[in-house]
Amino acid sequence: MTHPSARKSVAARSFPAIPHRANSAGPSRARKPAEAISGFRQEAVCYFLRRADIFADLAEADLRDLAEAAVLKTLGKGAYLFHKNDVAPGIYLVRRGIINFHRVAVDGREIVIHFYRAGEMLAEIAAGAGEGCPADARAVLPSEVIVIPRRTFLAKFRQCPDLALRLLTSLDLQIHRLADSLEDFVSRSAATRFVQWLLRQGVDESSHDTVEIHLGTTKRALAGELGVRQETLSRILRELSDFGLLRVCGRKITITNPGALRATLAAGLPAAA
Amino acid sequence: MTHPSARKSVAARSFPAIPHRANSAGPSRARKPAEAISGFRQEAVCYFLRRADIFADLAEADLRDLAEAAVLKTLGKGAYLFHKNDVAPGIYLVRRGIINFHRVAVDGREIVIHFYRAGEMLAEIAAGAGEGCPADARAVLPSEVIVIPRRTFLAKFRQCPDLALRLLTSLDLQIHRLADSLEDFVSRSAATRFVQWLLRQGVDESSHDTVEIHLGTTKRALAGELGVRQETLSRILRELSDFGLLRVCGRKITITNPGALRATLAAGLPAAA
DNA sequence: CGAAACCTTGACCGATGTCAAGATATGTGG
DNA sequence: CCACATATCTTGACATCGGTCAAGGTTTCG
Repeated sequence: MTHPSARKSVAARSFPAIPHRANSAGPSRARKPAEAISGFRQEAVCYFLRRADIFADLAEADLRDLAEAAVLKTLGKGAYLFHKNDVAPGIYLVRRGIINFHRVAVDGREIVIHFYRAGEMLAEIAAGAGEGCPADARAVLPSEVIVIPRRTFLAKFRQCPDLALRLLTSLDLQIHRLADSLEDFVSRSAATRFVQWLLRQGVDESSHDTVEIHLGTTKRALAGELGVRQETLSRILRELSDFGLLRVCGRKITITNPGALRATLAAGLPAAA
Repeated sequence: MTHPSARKSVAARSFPAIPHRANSAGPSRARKPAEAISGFRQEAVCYFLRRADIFADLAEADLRDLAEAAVLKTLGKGAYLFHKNDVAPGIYLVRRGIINFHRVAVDGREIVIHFYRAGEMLAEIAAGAGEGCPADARAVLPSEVIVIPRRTFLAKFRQCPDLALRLLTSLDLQIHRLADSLEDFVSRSAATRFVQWLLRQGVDESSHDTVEIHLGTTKRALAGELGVRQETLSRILRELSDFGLLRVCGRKITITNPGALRATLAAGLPAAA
């Protein structure tokens, strides 16, 4: 599983805002007037890239090289970042918004593989070496994505073999996540999946207070992320709130008792008991 | 999905020539597995490695280095190669047998991610850099696996950056496969999955002759690979043979009309129509 | 304000899993 | 080679989850 906390903080992060202590070069390279491509500053890119695990300890100069080649892509709601079998031009980092990475089944249904949120990376770099992208990617919300061209990236990791290792690790993580999804799907009920999703969304383990969760999208999209129909999600929400485990108000869900909710995972859903 | 032909030839390939005492499981496994390597000829390993895509165009000397560090591991039926969250010692290449790569759900059910057969590689190398293996791996049949230690491997791809790229591609392929599985699971019926599996098992596309397929395992294991219960598989076999699409005889399945079988994929199963 | 998208709820159905009972196959010791 | 034990396979009856269809309520946004 993704580091449970990572997901949360990532989702909550807003760019650019967070001061980066390691980067003492800050003051000397004072903010340049917003210029460059689409008014996007290279420094902001550097700054952003530094946050990604994969670049965490890359040398400043190397990072700058990548940032230089990087391109910012803005996507309107519903716009496609790429399609299945496309040869991706490089790796993507989500700066803002949500990218729905999914397959389309023969019957037209969408199978969501992952919702990439701010701070997450879609490493479709290897795709270029063989087949194309394994799925489609579409913005669920207006989104911004930073693209680092494959060429740049490959060149860079010839110089920094460690970067390749990082990327391998990242792909590995994606494999873990896919295996998790597969397991979820096969062995867990929709309700259980939903509860797990909820608990992943920033519930402080220790706290027993109520927690508010704002799904940043429609319920339909959430249902998609969970791999069920919206009718089913609606029923699950109904049932859980009937049991007093949470309260639903529009697109805000209030978990009234995180402990009890967590308990249902072990005990199974409190089926009319 | 793996190139349909590749899978076939790989499965059919036989790798003679590695001297190995007749595997009376008892005594041979009683000795320390690491020592099995002593009676193992490096050249045979080289020869074998060369077959794997990832090593296809590696320089002879480099390949020899890897072969030198390689270890042969022999697994009895049911023996585990590794468990979930283990830190794998390196990458694995299946030389003989079948390795069931799977998750175990909370309720104890097994969720098969992939059956690795002779010639396939389990690249758990990245795992070491972060988390452990994403799943368990167990020999379905008596199997032999070649292990290349991570250290050796990493060292080597510092010298051959291309090797890293190859590995990335290999992980990418695994991602594709997982995404395929996920899609299969969610959107296709068990019968459809089975037919696809059948057609992948070495059916010559052009030929319209009958084809015999020997499942090298029990039907129960096949059901597991398809993600269904054996009762369900039994019913599927019954139905397909009722429709004259195939004949089942013990562990041998004869496809009487590959064309018609393939047609069912597009047309849907000939449900009592 | 009105259209379009979104959400809820009920009735119904189909695909698979579960349980149970037996049939067949495989292997082992005598 | 037989006989028994064990594992595997088949088949039926039944339960359940989640999908589909339909109808109507609610929110959002131009």
